[in-house]
Amino acid sequence: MKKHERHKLLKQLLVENTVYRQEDLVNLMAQRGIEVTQATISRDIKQLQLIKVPLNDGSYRYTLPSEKEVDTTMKLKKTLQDAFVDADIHNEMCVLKVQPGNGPTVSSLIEQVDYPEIFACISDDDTVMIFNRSTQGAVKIQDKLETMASEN
Amino acid sequence: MKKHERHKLLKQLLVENTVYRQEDLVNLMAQRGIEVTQATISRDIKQLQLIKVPLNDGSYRYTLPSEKEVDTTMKLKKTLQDAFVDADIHNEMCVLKVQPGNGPTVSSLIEQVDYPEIFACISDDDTVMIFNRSTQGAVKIQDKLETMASEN
DNA sequence: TATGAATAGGAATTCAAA
DNA sequence: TTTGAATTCCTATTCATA
Repeated sequence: MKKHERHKLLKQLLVENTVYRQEDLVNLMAQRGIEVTQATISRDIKQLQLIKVPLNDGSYRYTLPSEKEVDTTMKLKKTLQDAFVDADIHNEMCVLKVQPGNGPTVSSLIEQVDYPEIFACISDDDTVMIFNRSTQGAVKIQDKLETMASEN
Repeated sequence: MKKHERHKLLKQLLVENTVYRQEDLVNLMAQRGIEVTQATISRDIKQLQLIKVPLNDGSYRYTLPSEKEVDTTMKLKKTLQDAFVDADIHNEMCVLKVQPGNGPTVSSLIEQVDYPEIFACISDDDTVMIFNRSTQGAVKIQDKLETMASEN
């Protein structure tokens, strides 16, 4: 079985089962005749960016990141790759300059992604003003936006 | 320092710093003169339901769950506690009966929470129809909704 | 490049104590 | 109830191999 197929199966298993540990996935795969080790599952989890979430009931489960979140982040990234002009900070504020017309779209996407560092976000045609909860948060956000705009 | 205060500080540290490991939090706390061990941080993480996320760059970071997500889940829970009547499943479908008038609200909240098991969701005045990606998913969702409606 | 076996490294829990 | 120390358990990585 190819890695890509295994990844698909893995996501399905996560939706259909309650997965407490990576070993659970090893077992679920084994039930389906797929022999893999925990090491492989760990790598798969990293690549699929699956997360281990502490639940209210005191247990931990592995889950998929929400599709919406993934989608929105991708859209933001693509938009920034086209429209990013510059990002600067001052105290807890971050100013993001974008190509004319893109301000509102970028602002809305940023709000949808819902970064914990950000307190509020407002835009006009070519500028997005981001008010962060802290100066360090502003640095992190500036860095994140610049990275999204430039990488691959 | 009381646990509650430490929890607050912890959230703040997460927003302001890049946290790779629980040890990082131990150190950040120490810099602020708060002596705690990894064991305590681990418990804090569990209680605050913080998550360790694999990033694109191949590293892992601890982050806060998004406020929006937490809020929405809380709202859904509260609404269900008031309005839940019954939940039943048939194959991959889950029918949720609610007090008249609550269908659209509940449906919208369910969509906002964005459960990976759910494919689509539609409602009328007192019924929410949930179409899941699998039969097992339907079982999980039914269980989740019933639990939310009844617990504490 | 992908994987398993072994291992290191990190996280959660147990146990004792306050 | 909360915590630290020690320990166990789980996860990530290394190293070898295909």
